[in-house]
Amino acid sequence: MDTQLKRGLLDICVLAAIKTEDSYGYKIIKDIKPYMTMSESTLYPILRRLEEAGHLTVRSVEHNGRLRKYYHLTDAGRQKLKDFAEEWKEIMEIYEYVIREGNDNE
Amino acid sequence: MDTQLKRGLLDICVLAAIKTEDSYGYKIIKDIKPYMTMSESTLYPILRRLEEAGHLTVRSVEHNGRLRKYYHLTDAGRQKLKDFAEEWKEIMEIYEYVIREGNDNE
DNA sequence: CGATATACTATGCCACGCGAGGTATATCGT
DNA sequence: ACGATATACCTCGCGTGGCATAGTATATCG
Repeated sequence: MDTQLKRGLLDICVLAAIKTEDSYGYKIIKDIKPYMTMSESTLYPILRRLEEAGHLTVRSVEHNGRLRKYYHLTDAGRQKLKDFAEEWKEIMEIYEYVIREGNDNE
Repeated sequence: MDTQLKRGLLDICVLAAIKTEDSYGYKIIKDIKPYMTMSESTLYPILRRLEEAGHLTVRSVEHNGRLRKYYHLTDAGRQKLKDFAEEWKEIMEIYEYVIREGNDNE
């Protein structure tokens, strides 16, 4: 269940979480929870990295006297999601290689 | 192409490479090359970790005056491959979440 | 009135991928 | 004859990155 396999999907999940509409840290974690658990100390560095990479932009909004940061997917971020769909083909080839039954034994 | 996504598949790929018959480091790298590139400094630590975890056993064989280490998949290792097939279902759910078109915009 | 939910941040550990470099033999091209 | 390439193993050390821990601050719920 730890599945470090999922670790390769962390970034892309965050991008997916803000695909439909802008969102903020706490909500992103809740939204993706059905698919994977991500702690805050994992998410926020990812958000900062994605921002630096130009995949999203940040906008601070006052909320209950505190700042809430809304993240918005950029065109580059959207492209990243498309690239991911392409890369997935290679991933599936690896998957099929792995589950392919040995030709003889077992 | 760097695709840290593939990093989650490194271990499992190595196990798959010795699934049909025992193999050794250099050959494993060549065998999985069509699917992913793995450097030696990545593979050998993985092999040691998999051995410590009991997923494979090692046997040294003299070859051209040098030792060649053959790696053999254990039952535990075979189980790991089966577990992987199960975990993959969760991975596919994440994949579908990511590529699912937003309900409204875009 | 303490616990829980909301919401963001900083610090520091440890796992790990991988580049770089080391050793040694065999083979192949020129 | 000799350098390059392939085979085959190994170690060291850097940088990235996931995540536990802990801190700050408000609102709500039992």
